[in-house]
Order: sequence, then C-alpha cells, then structure tokens
Amino acid sequence: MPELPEVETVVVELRSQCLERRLSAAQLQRQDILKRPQGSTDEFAKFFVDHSFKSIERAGKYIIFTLDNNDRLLAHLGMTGKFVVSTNGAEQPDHLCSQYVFADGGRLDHVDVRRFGRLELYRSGKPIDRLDRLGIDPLSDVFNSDSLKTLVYSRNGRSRRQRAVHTLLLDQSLVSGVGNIYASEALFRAGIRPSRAGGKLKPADLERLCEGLCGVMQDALKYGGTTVNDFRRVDDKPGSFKDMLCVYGRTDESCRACGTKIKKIRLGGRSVYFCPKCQPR
DNA sequence: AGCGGAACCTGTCGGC
DNA sequence: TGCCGACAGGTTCCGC
Repeated sequence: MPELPEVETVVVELRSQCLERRLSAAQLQRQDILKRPQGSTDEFAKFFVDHSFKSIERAGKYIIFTLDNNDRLLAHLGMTGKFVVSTNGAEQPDHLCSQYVFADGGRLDHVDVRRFGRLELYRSGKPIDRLDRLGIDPLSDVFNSDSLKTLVYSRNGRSRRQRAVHTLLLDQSLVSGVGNIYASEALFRAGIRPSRAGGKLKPADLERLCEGLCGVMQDALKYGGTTVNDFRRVDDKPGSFKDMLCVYGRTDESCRACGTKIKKIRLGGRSVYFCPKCQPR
C-alpha cells in the first residue's frame, strides 16, 4: 500500500534507472487502468515510442513521468501497484498492466494485482488539475503546525471540523501523501487518540502531530518504505520499515513504549490502531 | 460544504 | 479438505 515514503522511494529509484533512455515500444495490457482513454492501444504506444523520460517527479502519491516532448504520464499505484525495472528478455510478470520497452534492451513493467491504480496521459501544456487539489506535502518545507490547521477548520474558516483526526489525515486535499499506516503511526507519535475530532485539537496537539508526521515520513523513507503485503521497490525488494511500526497492524500486541495492549477500531471504514495509554485523548 | 458509506478489485486467511 | 465470507485500503461517487 504505497503512501508517500513508498512512492518517494520508487520515484528516486526510477529516476536513477529510467531517465534518458529511448523507448522503442509501450503497451497497455489492462485498458481499465487508463483513465479517460486517449484512444486505441496503438495510440498509447505512439505516445511513448521514440521518446525518453526527461524527469520523474512525485506529487502526493502520484508519479509524474515527463517525456522529452513535455507530454506526461501520470501514475497512481493504488494499493498494489508497482514499477519493476527488468530486461526485455525476462518473463512477462503476472498482473501486468502496462509495459515500457527501452531501445537498449531494458524494460519497465507496471504490475498491479488489485488494479486500484490509475494511469492518465497528458499532452504538453495541458494542466493536471487534480494535482492542484492536493494538500500540503509533509516533506515540503512549507509544512508546519500552522499549515496543519487545515485539519481543524472548515474551508470557509468559520466552523471547526467534526470528523476524526485520523480520517482528516487521509483526506488528500488537506495533507497529501498520508495513508492508513502513517496516519496511525503519526498519531501514536503525537500521543493523540485517532477518533478525536479534528476541531478539538489544540495548538500544542498540532505541534506534536506536525512533528509526528514529518518524523515518521522521514524515518520510513530512510528504510525504503513499509512493506506490509504487496509493496515492492523498483528492484522488487521489500521496504523494511515494517519492523519499526509502533501501532499499525499490532492488535493485542503490547505497546513498545508502555506495554499496554494495542487496540484496533474502525474509523471511516478503515482499521485504525492506537495505544489507549499513550494516546489518552 | 461536510460527512458517511458503498463500490471498485483480487489474494489471503479464518471459521465451519 | 474445501467452501465462503471477511478483510486489506486509495480513491471516487452518491446521498443526506
């Protein structure tokens, strides 16, 4: 389940392996993965052939591949999506969604078992509107406890939000890149109960939450992300942050800080984990 | 506008 | 042993 640290890990590795290599073929194996289809499979190939990737960037959980003609491929990995660099002679992997063949004999495989991921093609100059709707990135330098106030106040700024702070953290238009794992982990670090209403957070809470979010993202990045079930790096190795998780997936195990049993609840249709003693309210 | 819940998708796991 | 339902969750959509 790729969240910010996993996507960032993938982007850094893709950048080191895929830039400036001429593409000789591209195929879309799963039509339904391409949102707003831009025509036939042939046109998908034409979009890439004889071009190369000029830059690869991350925005929230999205990956933006920019070609040398400034056309762009926007990719979202969903839950189980991955990009794997391989050689053209290698066997075709299961659940292949799209594939990019380099003229030098290399290959980039895009695999997604559950097909929650999406691809979109944008011609040069066409704005990617959905990126404008993303909230603040926890790794950016404008992220601070002040910008986290988006969690507390409604858009018109006149009322306070009633939703659970955990649910608010998952809203990509408020904070971008946070998913279920790091929402639970950040709230543990901040000592805040996930079910607490966002509007009831005090300035000191936002301060700790800011530190918790930044900290957990940076730490996870150092370990190459978290592999719970499916996530793989570009070299198909798992990330190793799983061993560092304090609450996520640790139901009935004891808290690393105080020994209390970790509790699991449901919020907004998601499983949420917390320590009742370290996160009193 | 804010909010909750369903739907999408398939592999895995626990219970019977 | 085998079947079946529950579960995993990022995003979008729908209805209140």
